[in-house]
Amino acid sequence: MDDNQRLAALLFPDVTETVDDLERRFPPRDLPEGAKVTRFAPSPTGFLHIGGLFSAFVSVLAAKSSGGRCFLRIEDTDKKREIEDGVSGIIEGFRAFGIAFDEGVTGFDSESGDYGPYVQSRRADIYHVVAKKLVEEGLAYPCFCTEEELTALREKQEAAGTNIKGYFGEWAACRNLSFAEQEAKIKSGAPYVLRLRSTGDESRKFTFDDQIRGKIEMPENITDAVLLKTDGIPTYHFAHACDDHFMRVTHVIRGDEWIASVPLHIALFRACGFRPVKYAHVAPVMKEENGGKRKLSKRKDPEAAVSYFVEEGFPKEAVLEYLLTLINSNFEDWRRANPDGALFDFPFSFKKMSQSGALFDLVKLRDVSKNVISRMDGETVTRYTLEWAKQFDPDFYAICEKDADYVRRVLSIDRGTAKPRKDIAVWSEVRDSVSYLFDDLYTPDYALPENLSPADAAQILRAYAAAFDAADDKDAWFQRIKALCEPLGYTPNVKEYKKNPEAFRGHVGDVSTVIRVAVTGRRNTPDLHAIMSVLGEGKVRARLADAIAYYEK
RNA sequence: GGCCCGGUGGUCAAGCGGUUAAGACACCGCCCUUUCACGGCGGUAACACGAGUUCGAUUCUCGUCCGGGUCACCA
Repeated sequence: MDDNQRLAALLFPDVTETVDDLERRFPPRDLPEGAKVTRFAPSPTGFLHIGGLFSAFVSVLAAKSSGGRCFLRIEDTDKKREIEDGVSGIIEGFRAFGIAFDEGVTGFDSESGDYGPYVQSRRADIYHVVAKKLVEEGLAYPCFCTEEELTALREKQEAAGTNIKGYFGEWAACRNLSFAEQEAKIKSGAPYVLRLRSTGDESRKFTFDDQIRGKIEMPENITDAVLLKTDGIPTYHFAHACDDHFMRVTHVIRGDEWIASVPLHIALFRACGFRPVKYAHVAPVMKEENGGKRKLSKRKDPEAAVSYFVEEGFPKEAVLEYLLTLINSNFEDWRRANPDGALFDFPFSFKKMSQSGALFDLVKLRDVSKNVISRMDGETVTRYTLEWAKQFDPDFYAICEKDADYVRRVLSIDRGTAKPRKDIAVWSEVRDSVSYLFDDLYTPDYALPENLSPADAAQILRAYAAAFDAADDKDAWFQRIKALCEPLGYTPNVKEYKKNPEAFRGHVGDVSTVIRVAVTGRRNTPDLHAIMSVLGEGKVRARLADAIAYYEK
């Protein structure tokens, strides 16, 4: 038994399993050639960031489009940022957007899949097995430096102006402790962390092939990074190597802030004897702020949380489609060619991903959303509207609930046709856009076009009320309005009016507008005939009477 | 400061040695139309800068500038 083995036994007396045992416990996945295994691995902050949704979506897409798998892992190795049940909020966020993982964490205390546990705090045994092996091979050692000593080291390096800062080489006080010294400190109960004994050389460069950015050349890692913290919990770096290896991940998709630590990660995989994974570093979603760009911030930007989009009433499909326009710019072409294609069938490609962060464009999102909603039929729009209202606009929901069929007819106007309406971007707008169809919400504005007086309006409405026949189809309905025109001094022909405006009091558009205002209390609405049909004869006649009374007052 | 990444219209972006430098959103105008929305047509607007390489650079190289990331017992 050499010193390394003695040290390993001293450090990990309870570890009996070996890395080879783990290799057998988590065998390579049985998947077709080229299948990508990906994962999304958030901290349990209870908060799903739009950037998280973005990279999770990419991860799922990459797996799906290659016949692979994508799972959800929770990285709770930082006890300081832990909040109570931080996973439910995240799971809820994904559920709201229809992002489904193939395996991994499924709830506060549940998971599925053969490569778990999928929560890092429950994998301590695994990390310790690997750590023990590293110690046995002399690739890791305990470091007893205190926080103060580390701060002092940092200050010295700052003063000396060393290019590389950190715990390495000559600066690494605990790197070359003798076994006797180590043993004495451990037996005295001194707290320690486990560090990598780096074999890297600053002057040596290596390249890795980022799936999105291509070849990136960097100097090797030379710092003795912390593997296990004082409490025995692994750092992100060490957990990344162990987990992504034993969970048999092929492609790690993560934010580009991780690029700088790739040298360490590669060194870790090598030290552990693992084959390195492939990396795809995605650019963050940005926000504009006085002329500059900055990362969308959880604290400053409400739209950083995916719950914002749920509350605003964006359909989940719209948010995902918008994200897809940022993920692969050829998505919009694909959508035009496949108007009904399922989002997850989109032929995603890493190569087409942008390397720089895109500004999150709410205006564009609204446009995408209008298109998404315009493709839905009245039934679907109704269902989503009710779902949203139930949670975020209970008053409106209560009104709708009284007659769901009426609501469906209302929301089906100009929908499901060749040229569907595109006037709704979010469910929260539905209420205002259809309020005039509900007596409980009806607040008419009887303002008229400038060329008409209240007396003119009353005259038109009296004539129309007399002529109105609820049985008319759309053509007959409009013919009847046209027929009203001439006797009252209006022309049914708009072009004629434009040629010779002096000859008439107005044209059929004015007559229609008066009727529209009387029936709906507003100047702009979808097809009036359809609206009157939905409203029903009784209500139409009542509103005409109300308007007449108003204008004759 | 070291290392790394990026820089095409207001935004998202095609293009990757020779193009009138696509397209989408936004904006403006016109047309269609009983209003609105839709739809159609048209318009304004871009290769950060400077050197190379080349017959020719938005595309290649170098430098500058600008933006971003990272240098923790946080992820």
